[in-house]
Amino acid sequence: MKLGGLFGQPKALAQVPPKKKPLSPAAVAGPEVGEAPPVNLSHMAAARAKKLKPGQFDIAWPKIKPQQLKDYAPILTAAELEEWLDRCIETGTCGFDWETAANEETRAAWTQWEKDFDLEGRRAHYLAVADEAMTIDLEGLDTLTEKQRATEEKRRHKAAEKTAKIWEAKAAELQKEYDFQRAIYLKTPLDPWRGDICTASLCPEPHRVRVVPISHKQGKVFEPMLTRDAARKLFLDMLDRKIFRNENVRKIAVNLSFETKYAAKYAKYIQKPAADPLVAWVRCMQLVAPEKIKDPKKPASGWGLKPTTLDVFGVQMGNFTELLQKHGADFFDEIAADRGEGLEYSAEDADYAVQHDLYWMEIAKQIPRYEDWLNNIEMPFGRVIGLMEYWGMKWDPELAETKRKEAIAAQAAAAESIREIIRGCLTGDDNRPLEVNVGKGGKTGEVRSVIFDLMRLPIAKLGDPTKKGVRLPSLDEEALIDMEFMLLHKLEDLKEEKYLAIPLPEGWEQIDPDTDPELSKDERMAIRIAKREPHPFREQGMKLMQLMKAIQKAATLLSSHIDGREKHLNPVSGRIHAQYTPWTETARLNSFHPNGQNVPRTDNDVYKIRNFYIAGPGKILFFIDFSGFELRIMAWKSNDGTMIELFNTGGDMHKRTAQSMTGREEITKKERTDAKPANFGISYGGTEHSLQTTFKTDYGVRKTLEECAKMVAAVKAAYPGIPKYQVDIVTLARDTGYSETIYGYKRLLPGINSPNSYERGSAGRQAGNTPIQGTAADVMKDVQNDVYDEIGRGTAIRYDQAEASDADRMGLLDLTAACKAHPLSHGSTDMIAQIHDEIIFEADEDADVVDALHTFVKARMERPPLPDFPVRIEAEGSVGYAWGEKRDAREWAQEKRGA
DNA sequence: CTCGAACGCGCG
DNA sequence: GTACGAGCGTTCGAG
Repeated sequence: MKLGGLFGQPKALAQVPPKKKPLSPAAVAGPEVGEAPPVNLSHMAAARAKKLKPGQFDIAWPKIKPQQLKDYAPILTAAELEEWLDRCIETGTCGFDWETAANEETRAAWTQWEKDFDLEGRRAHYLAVADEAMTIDLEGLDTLTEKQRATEEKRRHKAAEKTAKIWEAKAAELQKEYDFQRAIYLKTPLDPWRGDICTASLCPEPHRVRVVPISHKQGKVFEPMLTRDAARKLFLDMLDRKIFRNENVRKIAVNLSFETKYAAKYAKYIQKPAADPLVAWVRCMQLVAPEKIKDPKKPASGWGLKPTTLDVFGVQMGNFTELLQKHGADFFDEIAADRGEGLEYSAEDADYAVQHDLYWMEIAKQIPRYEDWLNNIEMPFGRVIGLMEYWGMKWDPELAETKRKEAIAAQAAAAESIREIIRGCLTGDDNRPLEVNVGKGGKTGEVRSVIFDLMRLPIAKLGDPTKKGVRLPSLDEEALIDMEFMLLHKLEDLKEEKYLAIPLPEGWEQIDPDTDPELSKDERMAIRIAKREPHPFREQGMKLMQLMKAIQKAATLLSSHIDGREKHLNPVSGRIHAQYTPWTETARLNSFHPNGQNVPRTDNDVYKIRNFYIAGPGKILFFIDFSGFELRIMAWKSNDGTMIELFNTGGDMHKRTAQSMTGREEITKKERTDAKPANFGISYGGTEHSLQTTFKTDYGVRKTLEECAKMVAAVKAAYPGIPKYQVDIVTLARDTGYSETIYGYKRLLPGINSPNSYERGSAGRQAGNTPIQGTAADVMKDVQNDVYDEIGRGTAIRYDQAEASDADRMGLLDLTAACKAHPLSHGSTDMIAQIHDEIIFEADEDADVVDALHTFVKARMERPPLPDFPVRIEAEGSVGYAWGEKRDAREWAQEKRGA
């Protein structure tokens, strides 16, 4: 790759003098200066030799040259486009960027909505009514005294004001609703189901960009004799054949997921190598300039293309919103892109995509393994994000509505039962049964006050200290379980639980625990508890605790998982398009708007919400997940012989752990179940306390701390590699200041050498967990990148065949139909979601297609992550017409063939 | 009235 | 004070 023009040798640029006048203000700002001094390599080596503090990297920051004269111009013919794409092939670089706008259907729908809504008419009407109300009728006051008259006038005036206010509020509400809907409309260019690409820009090297105005209401456009759909298709086909499929061209886009999403709309796939400079700069900054990250939870915030370009190159790029406002435009296609500001704005993004790529990869090279990790795993993964966001998952509105009604009824019933219990126990100031607002989740301040101040139920657990240092009683599931337990056994403090196991001496009813000298301390306590009067609200309290658990669960399911999802339903696709980002500490994905990764499992959800997510007509959902993924990675990372052998011989790790716990060969089902949470907890650095809580809340089993401590010890004894790993990894992290994954992602751990033992402990557990969780994430991303490329290859082959055979009549070819019915191709096998160790596809309801998909993805997932990876990786596929109904994939295919 | 903290719960 | 990672809805009080 040539680094011309940025830092070092500008040869490539010198050969091609700019043809156009400068467009960028930055370019005019100063004359072109000579070459920057080359990076002093001996200095770098010397610096590297010097001892760096943990978490410090010795980076030689590339020198920046002033921007050159910009060569930005439009392309209006296929011939020019072909020439320019060949330039990209020559340089091996193609920075690219789309501008998008609402499509015609979206605009027409908005015009209709606006007309029906009739903001002006209705608003004017409401305000007129308000105005009229203020015209106060003062008739019939003649008979009154002066004083009465004044009072009556005041009363009428007040009433009129009140009426007027109501109508004014209605008008304001109308305006608010209109503004809300309009804001949604103005964002439709972000949604490929409601928008189209209107402009594209292409950059083979810094400072040189061609802009292709495809569909514009102003200015010249690409191949004007064609329909805009046909012009778009011509452009994308050429770009696809010359660039997207070309493994020798580096495709570069800032926020690659967006470009990919729109590419997917037109059934185009962007093959590796693919780069996203935004990913590169955020991930590099986190390590080498962490002080620049304002909010570690959202590391990309404040570091979009524009601010980062200002920071790195000193160039202030154009502002999209201001540009639209200046031209009075709703969307970019209302501005000309063949000249002027529209052209410059489009071109800049592609230009700086390339410049940032060159700059930040120079930095990545200086961080061990980062160049490879970014190039192979993290940057190309933006494509997978775009693809999954494009497809989303089909939603069944009728089923959702039915279950929604059920949930609302259940919630109301639980709330009424809670109020009923409280009415039965307490009276208010007026001596009537106490009425309490229980809210949606049953946990308002009023309810808290009733439980702890009036009924005085025992406190089981305190929350975290608030800012004032107060620790309020908790009412979470664990606390409710414990409070019910305490009421049942007459405990005043949860610490008394251990005395319940003490056998009571014979005739304890007659023994005075305070005076009898024969008794042990434990026996005294046991007798005291046994002799205690039950809590005055024992029965009501226990019932209340059960209801509180139920109402909170029902409220969460309803508001978060039913109502909270439906509002994200895309009106055009009929699908829920969860969004994703890679900005997590371990390089896992996260999901939001809505979160597609926390949909309740059917075994924990009476409404079976997963079944609201369905396959489209003629489709099935194909699920494939890694089995015991993180434990297998722990086996590799800790190099524990027992674990490795268990996984490689198809052994049962939970059974093996249970054997270690009991010391017996034969294991009951219950003993195996008990071992599970201990195994899972260990990779988080879990303790007996956390294990005890897990048993209580997830398994409904009460265990003593001693029992749990024994279990933790048994796991560590069974797999001695684990405790050794946990010690070693912390030692290493204290030295390096970070923890890393299989392919080289690094997480800085500033707390690892902290004088604060809590912080140090926390960072230590993170040091242990990050290589496990992060490696799982890396491996999954690598798999999905390859699946994306495979779908892309299949799609390209099928598309070419279809186009050659089918009558490709000026863009009338149905892209999706052309690619259908072939394994691993667009519209036939679509990757629609990822949940950490599981991928979800929507595929044709066709045994051959599903078998082919299953075979390819399973083999790819089970491929060793590294050549000498010692642990066997396994993946299991299943099929369903809805998310909540999974069955074995091979069985389904066989049955399908038989039918 | 808006916004953020605290709490609680869903997922792997 | 004792588990890793993540998002979102409700409630409540500060500004």
